Amino acid sequence: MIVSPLIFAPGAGWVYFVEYLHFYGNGTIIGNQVNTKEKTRKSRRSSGAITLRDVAMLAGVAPITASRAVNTPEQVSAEVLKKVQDAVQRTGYVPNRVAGGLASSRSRLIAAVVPSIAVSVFAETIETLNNTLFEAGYQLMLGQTGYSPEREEALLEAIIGRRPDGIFLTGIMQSSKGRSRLLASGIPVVETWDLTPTPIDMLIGFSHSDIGREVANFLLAKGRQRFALVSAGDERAMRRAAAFQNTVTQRGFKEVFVDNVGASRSLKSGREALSRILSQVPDVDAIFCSSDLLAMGVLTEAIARGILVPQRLSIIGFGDVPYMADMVPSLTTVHINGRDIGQKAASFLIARAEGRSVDEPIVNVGFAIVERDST
Amino acid sequence: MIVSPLIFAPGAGWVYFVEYLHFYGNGTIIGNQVNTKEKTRKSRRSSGAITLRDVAMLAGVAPITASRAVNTPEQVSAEVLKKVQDAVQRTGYVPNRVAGGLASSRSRLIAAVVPSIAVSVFAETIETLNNTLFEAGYQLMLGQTGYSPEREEALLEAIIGRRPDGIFLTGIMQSSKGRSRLLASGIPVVETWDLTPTPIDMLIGFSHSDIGREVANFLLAKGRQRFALVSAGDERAMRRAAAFQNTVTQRGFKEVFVDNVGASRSLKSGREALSRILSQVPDVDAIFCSSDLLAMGVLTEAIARGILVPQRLSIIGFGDVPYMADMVPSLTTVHINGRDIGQKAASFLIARAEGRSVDEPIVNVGFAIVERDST
DNA sequence: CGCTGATTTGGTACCGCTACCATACGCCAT
DNA sequence: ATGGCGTATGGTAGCGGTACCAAATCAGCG
Repeated sequence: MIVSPLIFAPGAGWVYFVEYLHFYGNGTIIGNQVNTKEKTRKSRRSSGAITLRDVAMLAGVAPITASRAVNTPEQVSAEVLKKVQDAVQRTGYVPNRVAGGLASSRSRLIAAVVPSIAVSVFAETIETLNNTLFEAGYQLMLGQTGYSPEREEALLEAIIGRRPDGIFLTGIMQSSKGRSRLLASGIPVVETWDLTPTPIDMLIGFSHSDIGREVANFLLAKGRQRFALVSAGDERAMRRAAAFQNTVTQRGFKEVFVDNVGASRSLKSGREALSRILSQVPDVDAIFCSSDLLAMGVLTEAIARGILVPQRLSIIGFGDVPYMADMVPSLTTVHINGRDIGQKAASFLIARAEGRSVDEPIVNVGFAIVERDST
Repeated sequence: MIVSPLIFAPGAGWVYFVEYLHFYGNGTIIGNQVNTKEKTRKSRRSSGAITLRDVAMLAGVAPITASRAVNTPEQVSAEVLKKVQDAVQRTGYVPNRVAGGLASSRSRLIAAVVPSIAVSVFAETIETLNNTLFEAGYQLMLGQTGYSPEREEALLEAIIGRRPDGIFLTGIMQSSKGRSRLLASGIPVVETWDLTPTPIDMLIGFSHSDIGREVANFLLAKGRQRFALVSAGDERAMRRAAAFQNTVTQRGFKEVFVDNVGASRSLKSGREALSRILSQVPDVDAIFCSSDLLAMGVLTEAIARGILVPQRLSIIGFGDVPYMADMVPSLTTVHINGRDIGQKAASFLIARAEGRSVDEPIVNVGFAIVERDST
């Protein structure tokens, strides 16, 4: 046992690092990497696993009949059904969906593309999407772009190669190459989290410029006069910011100060942003942040500096992550119904995968400004 | 445009709900659900997509040669390579990995089982796992158990049916049925986030009972005397709690008060937990929470009640989610290197998928107590 | 110039399952 | 008895690739 104090996070204090390395007889491989139950099989290409043919043989029926018993039991007699089910039990047969997918050109796989799952605002959507798909017998394949276009391209290729029955995109596919690729693949696509007059296929989203405008109106109605934005560098946040600025300047107020925090969307960058804003615009009285975490940072810094929220400063976030309501002061924010998006997207994609069509494939789920104590 | 004020979250204030439904000509399906470029093909079973055979024909080589040009270019002449690459470009061919997987029994798919991705402490691990796998040409399939054993069973069946090249489990597979299933499948498995003397295969984790003990020692060393635990109902949290209790009582201090918040692991349940604890144990001076979010809730409630942290009350969390360091006061917590776990798990699984063996398949990554301002 | 071994290319037979069609069988009406 | 029809089962031929083996081509060398 080693216990050694060492500096960990810069400026964050001491760390007591407790580490027991190789505690439980490591080096021992317990699992079976090599399949040993290799029966006398003609071909060495076989994976050696139990196949439908084995089950059929054991049940004394033809493979195709065994297939029916497993997949469409209502098509076989009770007697055959029982024999096959017994054989499945005894062998521990698990159907090979890869082979089934190839034969039927239905993979029962849905791909989801997300900038990052560590961003909690998307996590809820993915969670609901995944759950709904799973209930219907579909599996989710996850791809992260990390907000990088090159990576998105490679990801698209990998996804299409897997021939999923549907593709879920977070955001709109901006690259025209990507759009035509998806179109050419013929795979149902649902774009989300935004609106566009030219979706690839289906669309479930909301208007970012409407949000920018309505948040501005909301703050103006509260009598605020000097505005700042804390914004991550992504395109959607910038559209919210632009609409916010427009609304404010059209109403004759001073230009909005914009602090761009780039790719870092942490609480810390929110704190630093407020420091910068205060040095540039000491009389700021309302700040709109492009994420709740940034807003939390701004709020934290404000409290640390003894600035009264909301009396001297209004703060509003974006996303409404679950704990915003219970902080002190609780945070006003823009609520997006991520679960609804995930749920709707799943049902759209399932419908399409099963050959049904979707009545209204373009849905605006709207948004809500949730007023709490920070404004 | 509808703007109507309506009550949203109970007790959370007013909500201005702004919704533009069916804004962009919905009802119009723009994408092509049906593949129209169906050439004169003998069979109606074909999906109609470009196949390797099409590419080979265009390039004037045999299909198998085209396959080599695509997958192992060093095995073909420069001339053939160019012809095939041209043909790929012109047709927009994307290899069908489902078919390739069936033929080679290598799906290049890795499955990950997580209780929930909305729990941020796992999100980092999954993100790193996914990124590392993607670099190596593998795709991640995500499954969520929602902490439910029945669901876990169904998930396992769905996963094994897809014949992934590896399986990542968050936690130890407890059910013996699940264990034997995984063992029988012959698929490489890495269990994580815990230790056990009997892993299925590979293991990357840390000891929860060590954490409980060391956190107790840490608080005792700070001179704390009256302890409480805020714990979610999951098995790992309960093992941390038990070790904590043991250590404290062995040292002769009063029994630890345990507040079990069950499945709800929100900031709000942390706040409520502190209220309950204070009514039962008014002289409590240290609280260990089973997650950072719960700790944040306890901290929030303490501040709201004017209880001085850390002077009168020490609070310590678990997980070290990114923003804990920058709150005021910053939160002392147990740091788990989730990225390291994800990264190691990926490299283990890739090695196994490629037929290599893993030297030390059982790793204890340890943990660290990060001391900040809340203790 | 012919032989040998290395390198490139091609043919064939699958991977494990399902779509499609054919057959067998039972039942009722004629 | 005969035919027609509906239902249960079986046979065959793929899905789109790759493993494995065979053939062809090329280069080097005595």
